[in-house]
Amino acid sequence: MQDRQTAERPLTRIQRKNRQTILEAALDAFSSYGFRGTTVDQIAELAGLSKPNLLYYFPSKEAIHAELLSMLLDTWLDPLRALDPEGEPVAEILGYVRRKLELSRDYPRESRLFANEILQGAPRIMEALEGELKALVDEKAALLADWAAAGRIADLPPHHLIFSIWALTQHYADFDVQVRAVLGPGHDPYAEAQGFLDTLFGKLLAPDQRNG
Amino acid sequence: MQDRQTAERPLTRIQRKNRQTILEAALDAFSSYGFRGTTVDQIAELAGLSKPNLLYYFPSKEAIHAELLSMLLDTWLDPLRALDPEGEPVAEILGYVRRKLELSRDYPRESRLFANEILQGAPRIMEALEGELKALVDEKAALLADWAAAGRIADLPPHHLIFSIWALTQHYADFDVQVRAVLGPGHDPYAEAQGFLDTLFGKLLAPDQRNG
DNA sequence: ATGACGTTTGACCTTCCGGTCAAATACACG
DNA sequence: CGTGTATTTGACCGGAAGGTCAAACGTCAT
Repeated sequence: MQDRQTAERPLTRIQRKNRQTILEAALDAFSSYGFRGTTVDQIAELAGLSKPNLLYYFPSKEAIHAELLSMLLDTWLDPLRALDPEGEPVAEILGYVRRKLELSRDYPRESRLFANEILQGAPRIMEALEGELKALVDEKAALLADWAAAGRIADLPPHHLIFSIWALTQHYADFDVQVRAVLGPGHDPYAEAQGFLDTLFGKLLAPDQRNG
Repeated sequence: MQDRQTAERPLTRIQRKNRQTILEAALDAFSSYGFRGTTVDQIAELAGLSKPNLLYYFPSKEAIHAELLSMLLDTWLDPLRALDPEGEPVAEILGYVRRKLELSRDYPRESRLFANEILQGAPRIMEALEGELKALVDEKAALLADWAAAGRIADLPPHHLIFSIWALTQHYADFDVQVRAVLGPGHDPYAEAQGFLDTLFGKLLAPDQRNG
């Protein structure tokens, strides 16, 4: 494989397959046990490879983790990017809430991986938070502020409005075991959350009755 | 010290002081790096003790962690316990939100320790979640349902209402670095959150206008 | 079929880490 | 002061974990 980095030779069929398998296994492990709590042997076992073989595809445990995080951030921000300035404000925001909740439901491992990273002080993605993430949020916050100024949604601090969407949707993925423990059997947390969050943001965003 | 467990000799002055110091140091470390990410040497260093000395006061790293978690749960549930059936419903709930937010502000390490544990599947406190926690939440959920039935607050799924309070308040402690990265300098997240959450739950809980 | 390159592995190295132990040092109290 | 108990520590142990390496094995294009 010599110098895949600089030579940029295209990936072989086997490389594509094994890198994929490894990332999948690593996501499983990292999201369950955290970075330090996961061992390379564990990932290798999950991926059905020997440890040296795994380290043939990625230079280190760090590198696997980094790759996962960088792939993650994009996916994670997509729903927010899709917030359309031309759309109907309340419908746009409710749509964002729904997409974000679906992300929690369909990709809980990714959500937990991200939560883990932030909890530990975001040592590996602080840069992205202060750059890419902040820029996008600022942009969309400005949009929300415009909508509020136009009386099309309630007047709320836009950044905190966004935080509230993140908090409420990710909670169902990150705190899944607690949610299920408290609800007991016979519940579908995500289905129930769907309705509840729809109501919540519906009431929250309804424009104030203007007097004049 | 021989057999402190069974003999139940009262703790000496030095024992009280050192156990306290160790728990404080361990809270710092565990909440920052997680259980696996924290080493005993690290805790000992923070506490200003040698490793064997630390292990003279606690039998293992596990034991320190367990002690912290069990102390934590009580503190954490107190504000919910304080929800008063005799009080004015909306004021009671807004008071709960405020106390929970203050807990996040004043004890962010505890919040992160808890979040870490849940994220990893709550291996060490699942029992408490399904027992003590569920019982208390069920009791308070019934109270909320009563209030809703009496038309004193909006009709909402009570468990999810409680989840939303947890999610929104703990978010500011657990995702602190993200919140600050996105807001940029010159913000007081907790002060702003205070006002925002007051508005949010005010609107959410306002009883529906009855037609009849 | 063969040579070049891609893939896999067993054995091994080093460091870290949780925990132990015996011996030394402080402390309290009669 | 002296003695029994509490406290502290340096040295050490065994296992786990991240990573390396040389050699063996596949694959594929000519």
